[in-house]
Amino acid sequence: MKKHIDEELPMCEGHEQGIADSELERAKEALPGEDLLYELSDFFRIFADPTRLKILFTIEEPMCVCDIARVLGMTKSAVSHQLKILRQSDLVRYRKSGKNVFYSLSDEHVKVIIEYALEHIKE
Amino acid sequence: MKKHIDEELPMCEGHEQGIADSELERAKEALPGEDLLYELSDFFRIFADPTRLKILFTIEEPMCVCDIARVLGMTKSAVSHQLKILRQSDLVRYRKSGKNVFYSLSDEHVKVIIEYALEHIKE
DNA sequence: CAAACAGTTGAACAAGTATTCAACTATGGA
DNA sequence: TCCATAGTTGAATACTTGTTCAACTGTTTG
Repeated sequence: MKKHIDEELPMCEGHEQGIADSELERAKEALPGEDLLYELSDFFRIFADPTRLKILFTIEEPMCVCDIARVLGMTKSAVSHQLKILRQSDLVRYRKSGKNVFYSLSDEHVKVIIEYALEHIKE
Repeated sequence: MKKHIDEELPMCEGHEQGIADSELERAKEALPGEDLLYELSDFFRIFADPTRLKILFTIEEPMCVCDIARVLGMTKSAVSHQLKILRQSDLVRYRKSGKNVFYSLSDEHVKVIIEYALEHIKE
């Protein structure tokens, strides 16, 4: 997604216009650290896919993979791949029961953040 | 990103295991509409990029493109491309002043949602 | 044990996307 | 007017990513 080039500084060194160097430095230091910014964008990226959102809405009631796939009209494989991503982000829990694996939301935090975004969209 | 295939239903039609058809149908109808789900994922995708997040943090104080680029250590072109996306999502305002274009946040909503996500990450 | 089903996984493919580069517009100063 | 700077834009490129397909594990039932 990115081309990470850690050499090479940008243009605009003359800056006849714009703010002073001191203010610029202050703005630079006010930014969250690089690691946190990547965590943050990774977090949002989880929700940036309709299938994962559908899954999250669906498993407000705990449900097995096969049923999630039926509700969504998708293959078990596709659903399982997305569940893996949700698992790795700790957004879902799972519980094995015989042949089935039941998935559910990790906590209420997830619902809240989605509800909030929904409000923003509806405005 | 997606392969939209609107034909072809998934497997699992036998469903010896799993929930009943009636419950399945209910779960299907409880899902938000397709359009809303796409709006929602599009909304989250805006925040799913470190550069755009940096820009949003930076322009809590209104700032021109050139200075944003200097703060971020990126080219004006790269920044301008991302600003276009933020503009199209109505997340930023801009004001022309001579040769410069000053960008700022559209509203507090943006800050709140990012802060909320930050809290979730820090836990 | 064998068959059937639930679920996972890796490779391949198609589609999406962030940055770079070059060309362009427009504004202000000499 | 001429030139430097601010900013935008489209094409090209490299990288990311969601779904499919096929193969696999593990569990239950006959």
